[in-house]
Amino acid sequence: MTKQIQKNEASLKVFKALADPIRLEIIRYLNGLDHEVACGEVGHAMQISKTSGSYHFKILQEAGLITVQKIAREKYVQLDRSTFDHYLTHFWQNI
Amino acid sequence: MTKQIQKNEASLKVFKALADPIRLEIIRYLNGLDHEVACGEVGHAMQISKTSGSYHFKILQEAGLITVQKIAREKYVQLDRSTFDHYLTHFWQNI
DNA sequence: TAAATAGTTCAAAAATATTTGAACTATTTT
DNA sequence: AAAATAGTTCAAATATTTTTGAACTATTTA
Repeated sequence: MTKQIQKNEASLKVFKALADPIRLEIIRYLNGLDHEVACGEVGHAMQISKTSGSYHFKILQEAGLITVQKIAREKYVQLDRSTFDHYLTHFWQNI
Repeated sequence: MTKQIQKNEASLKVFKALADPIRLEIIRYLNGLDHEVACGEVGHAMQISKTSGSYHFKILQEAGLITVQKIAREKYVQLDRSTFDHYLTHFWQNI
């Protein structure tokens, strides 16, 4: 019975979202674009399965690190820089 | 056979170190001090076992988030703010 | 010197995170 | 209408992380 106290603070969610090599790659990819891209395009560039992509994009979204817009059949994603700024750039102010 | 590609970049190590509620607590505790404290004192304040403390301090140290100085029987730790600044505050410059 | 204190190491157990493939919904194209 | 495309959901398999307690080293105190 070692269950961790689930404070589930926003900051923990953000750092957990950043603590994965694929998601860091996705973030770097999106950072080089600065406009919306379809999940599929990103997933293809990362060479991951669509199921895995779906999983990772959900985690990024729930952490608030990306914004998502569904247009027809596709889901377009983009970095939400305000979240990065809040938890990373302004880390000491919000710790 | 799902082993992840171990790029083990420094930034990944840092975010993994931050992705745990106990370690975030430790960081907040140390941030409120700004001078060295013994591991035991911190662990006691966090209400964790010494084994668990030893584990978490090792992860923080290997990520470069704390500096450690052993004096006699005790190990004194302190935040290494330059690492926080590099990976968090200056995130966009180092991504 | 014996006992106490601070911390580490180890392997097993427990908890959590990630991947996989199949089946599914919704939309678009032919 | 059928086939193709984009993405989701689910449960099982796998991988990784964290906790636990016992045994250990090194130092200090009685």
